[in-house]
Amino acid sequence: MERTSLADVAEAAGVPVGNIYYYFKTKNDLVAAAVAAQSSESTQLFQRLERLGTPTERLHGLLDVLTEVGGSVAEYGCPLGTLSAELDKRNGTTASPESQQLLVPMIDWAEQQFANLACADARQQAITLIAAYEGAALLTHSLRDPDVLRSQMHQLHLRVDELSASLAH
Amino acid sequence: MERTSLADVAEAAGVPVGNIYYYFKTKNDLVAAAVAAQSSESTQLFQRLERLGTPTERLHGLLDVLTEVGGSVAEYGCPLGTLSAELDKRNGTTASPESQQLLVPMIDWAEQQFANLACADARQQAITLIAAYEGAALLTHSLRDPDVLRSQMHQLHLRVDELSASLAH
DNA sequence: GTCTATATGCCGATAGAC
DNA sequence: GTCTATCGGCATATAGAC
Repeated sequence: MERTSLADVAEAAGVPVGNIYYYFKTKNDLVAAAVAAQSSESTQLFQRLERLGTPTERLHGLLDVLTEVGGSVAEYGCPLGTLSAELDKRNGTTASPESQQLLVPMIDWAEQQFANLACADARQQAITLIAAYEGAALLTHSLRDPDVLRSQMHQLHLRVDELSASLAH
Repeated sequence: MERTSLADVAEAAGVPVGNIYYYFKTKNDLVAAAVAAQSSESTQLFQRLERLGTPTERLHGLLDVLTEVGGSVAEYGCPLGTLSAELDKRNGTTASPESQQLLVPMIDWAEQQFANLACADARQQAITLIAAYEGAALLTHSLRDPDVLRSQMHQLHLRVDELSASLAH
């Protein structure tokens, strides 16, 4: 984003540069729209996962979706993680509201699933899960090795199963 | 870095802008020097940790050091993680050698500790550990909440102990 | 070695023809 | 609504006095 000029955007969109300003007053507005789009996509994903029967299945479903895009993660990094990291640097040391639109909903959603499993520390488990994914995505991108993400996601599946089993008895 | 102009660097260093070019031919050279400095600092840390008696103690030592800087992580993010992420975006989709100077040595060092514990999947464990830390640092920064890092690091201490105990019997 | 002045180029943003 | 031309500013980088 910081390295993406409006000329790049215009070229990718196949329109002249100045045209962008008819739709977005400033570059910040465009960024905000992109963030909102990402956020909306996440929301739709959560709604789709909601159709799965059990919280355990829903968590596995999330992990599956996050694993599917492993190739692009190796090349470009996790969209949520990289976007968040960049937005976090824009507003000095104060939290940026845009950034929190991305990761917080996913944490909240995961927390809800763990809570439905009668997990005592649902918030903790949710943060651990998302952090493990984002960290794995960071290493995957840095090493340009999709296998890193695959193996880490496999371990996360196992962890979810273990926790789910220990809470079920 | 991408948002840090040479004017910023000059101001922080208390020297005029043009002066920087006497020491560094280009901004890239300056960045490379900064990366090398970070890399060297990590190496020194590993050497200090090497003095601890057991691999388990050394791993705990690493986690302690990473936890100590929690406040700055909440404000600025993990230096290694943010630097790596930014360097990763500079050279298109091919792996940047500079970026790998930062995280790979830490993974390698952790792998060595796990291997000394007679851990079968030492590399996997090392990647899991560093990924968990980097992910926790990312969330900590995004949420501007040092407690996130603290609690996650606490869990990592427990995991190291569990693994160490299961391998010791 | 240190500093000032300046060249060069890209980026975000605007004005206005069509 | 779409496009061209252009402004103002900032960033990297250089030239050259001291």
